[in-house]
Amino acid sequence: MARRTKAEALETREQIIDAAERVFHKKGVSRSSLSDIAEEAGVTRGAIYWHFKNKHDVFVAMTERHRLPMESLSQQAESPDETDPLGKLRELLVYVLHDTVRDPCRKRVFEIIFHKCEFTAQTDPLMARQQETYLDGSDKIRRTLNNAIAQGQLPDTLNIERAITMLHVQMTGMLYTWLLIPDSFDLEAEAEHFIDCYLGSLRECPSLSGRA
Amino acid sequence: MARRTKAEALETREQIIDAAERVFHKKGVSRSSLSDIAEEAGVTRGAIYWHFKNKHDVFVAMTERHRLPMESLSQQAESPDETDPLGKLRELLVYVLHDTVRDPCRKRVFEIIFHKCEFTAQTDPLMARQQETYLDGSDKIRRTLNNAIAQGQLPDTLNIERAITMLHVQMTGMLYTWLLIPDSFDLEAEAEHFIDCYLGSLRECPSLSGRA
DNA sequence: GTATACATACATTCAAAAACGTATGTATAG
DNA sequence: CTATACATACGTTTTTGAATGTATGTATAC
Repeated sequence: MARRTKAEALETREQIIDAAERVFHKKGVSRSSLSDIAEEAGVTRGAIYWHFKNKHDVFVAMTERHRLPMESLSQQAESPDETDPLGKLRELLVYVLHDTVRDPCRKRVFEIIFHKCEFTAQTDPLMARQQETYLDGSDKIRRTLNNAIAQGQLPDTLNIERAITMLHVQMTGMLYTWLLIPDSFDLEAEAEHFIDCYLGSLRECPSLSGRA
Repeated sequence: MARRTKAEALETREQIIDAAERVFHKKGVSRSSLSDIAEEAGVTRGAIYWHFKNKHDVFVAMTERHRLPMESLSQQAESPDETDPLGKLRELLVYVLHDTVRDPCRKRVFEIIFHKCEFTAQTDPLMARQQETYLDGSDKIRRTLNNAIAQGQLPDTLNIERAITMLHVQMTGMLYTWLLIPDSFDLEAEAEHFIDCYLGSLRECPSLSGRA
């Protein structure tokens, strides 16, 4: 076979990323060779080298493909004219957790990022990417919490930065733990309780809404 | 050089593990070769193959070395005749977090386990080990929480299993996040607040101490 | 006490595989 | 006709496990 139409070429590219996702998930990123991925995708290594620079480039493409959907999701709660920002936040958080259980594709990607790849030096662009994602997320949460305070849903004495960190910690911890040991707890059933517990402590915990 | 005394051999073994710790931390486990480790340790690969079966065996030895200290630590709070089990638990949790900031060795090992190694199939003995550790930890926490209830420090309506999960999630999430992005928050300063927030929600959060 | 016998603790060398990147071939879309 | 979208073939590097060499510790015989 040889030259395909542009649309078919794009399809091939997607198939390669799909295959990489499965292979990475099965063997871990570092133990996956481009031959493995090519075989899984039904192409040769030549095709991969045509679309991507190397394995790392494939990996980045895989993560990017899940980046945009996540970001567009979180834009609901941070609008200043949302009358129930806390409710929207709750909805969003529960959705992400539930979807992680239900959508095997999302689950696979999360599993790869949490447990099947290695972050090396701070200079690594992957690290920079993670850091960027973290900061972006913090901004969104900060806007949402400020809206919630403005709407009187949260006390204006809330320690916002601590609340932001705590949300990151909660979500990260839940996903990390459940993806590593799925039997440890029933994520789908517990999600709401955990989120409610977090939201409750935003209102009542002295460590979060005390002065300073 | 050749045959050393038993004590010296043990020392060599420790040096190899020390070196592995540093190399793993710098390059990630999969990108570290036994040559790297040997060079760092000032020995040859032959020495490593004498003491260990392969790289994975070195890695396991490294994790085991930090396993026992952690386990002995946690035995204080779960004694049935402790009058302040919750206080002891708080003390222990804060200590682990603080020590992670202060002890560069512990920090390095945590960093390796969280961010610089890959967990593959469920068949991987590493996964089994992680699972085992999780269950052991859960048992200890369960005993402690039961003691706290018996002492009247916590309501007897507490959802213990959910509380256990939540503690795992909190600790894991804090370490994971801070080790990945140290600038995200000041772990040493925030540790107490986070733990207090958790302990507070054990008493007051309806999702944790309601019926069910 | 000392010579002997063997185990130990490595160092060195080697062969084989795996994986990578590149170079080149080729058929077809545009 | 030419750039594209791959497949194929090749050379190189890296790493691994094992095989082998060797000098010394250590226990035992006498």
